[in-house]
Amino acid sequence: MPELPEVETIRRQLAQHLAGRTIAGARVLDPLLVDPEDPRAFEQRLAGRVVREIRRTGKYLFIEFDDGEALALHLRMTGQLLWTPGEPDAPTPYARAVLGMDDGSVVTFADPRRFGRAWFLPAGRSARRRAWGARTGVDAMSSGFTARRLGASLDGRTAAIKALILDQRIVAGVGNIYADEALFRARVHPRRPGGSLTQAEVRRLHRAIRDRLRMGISVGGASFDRYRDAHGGRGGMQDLFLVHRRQGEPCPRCRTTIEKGVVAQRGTYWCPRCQPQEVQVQAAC
DNA sequence: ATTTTCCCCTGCCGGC
DNA sequence: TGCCGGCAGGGGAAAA
Repeated sequence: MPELPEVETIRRQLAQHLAGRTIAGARVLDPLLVDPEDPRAFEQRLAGRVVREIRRTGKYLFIEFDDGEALALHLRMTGQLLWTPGEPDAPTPYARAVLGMDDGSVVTFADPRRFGRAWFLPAGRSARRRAWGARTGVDAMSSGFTARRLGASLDGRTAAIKALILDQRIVAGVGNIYADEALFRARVHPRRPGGSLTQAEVRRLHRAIRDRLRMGISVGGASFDRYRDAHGGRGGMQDLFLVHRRQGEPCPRCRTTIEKGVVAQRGTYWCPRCQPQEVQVQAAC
């Protein structure tokens, strides 16, 4: 569920509350969250840590400690990170882990589907830490993600362009929602082979990815279903969807009926007129 | 190497 | 009303 804009929204909120604070105690309620680590040992390693900052790469969050070690978190499909100024009034449904801070505030990791994960990362330059960096490619909102770089990644690839922009090693942070929205804005059919995109299309797609993610961040993410920010609030991006979840409705650009199908094993929405399956060849002369 | 399929979990929704 | 299949925004492993 949470893609880059949703994770970024949570990051900003948590940074406000947690920067400079000390973790008083940690409790892992669901061992699967830290699998294959021992939950008790995990708790002990977190206790007493001082939070320096919260970083994000793609859909990963990193709570960085002052000694260089870090807690890495991934919300996967249904994970939530909820901050409360004190103990929650009522037990948080699907709570999998809880962090108690030195000011009495509490961070709860809740996750009904239990796909979310947490990892404890050793300090700075260790091999294990660097191996982690290689897991995800360049963050979609970072200056390192350029049209040129995107084009190079797509060169010669036959897989559907949607599958490729969902590949976190090519660009980190794009998920199913923003992939559909960006492809629509770029006027590229999701099933087009990645390597078939023209230079102009690659440039449009690069711009569209940034544009849609930026929009998502500005309205606090998309909350059509489970997603909530760190304060339990909803985002507004679901009201700005152009094609995602709008099959049968008119395309906002040309009024043609929006279609739905399956691409890269995921529900996919597009406008058959604005996003033609075949490359449009400009008539010579 | 790349592409495709399967799987991990639980909740929810529509159809019968 | 109740049961059941299908689907859901994630990614990683295994298979092709």
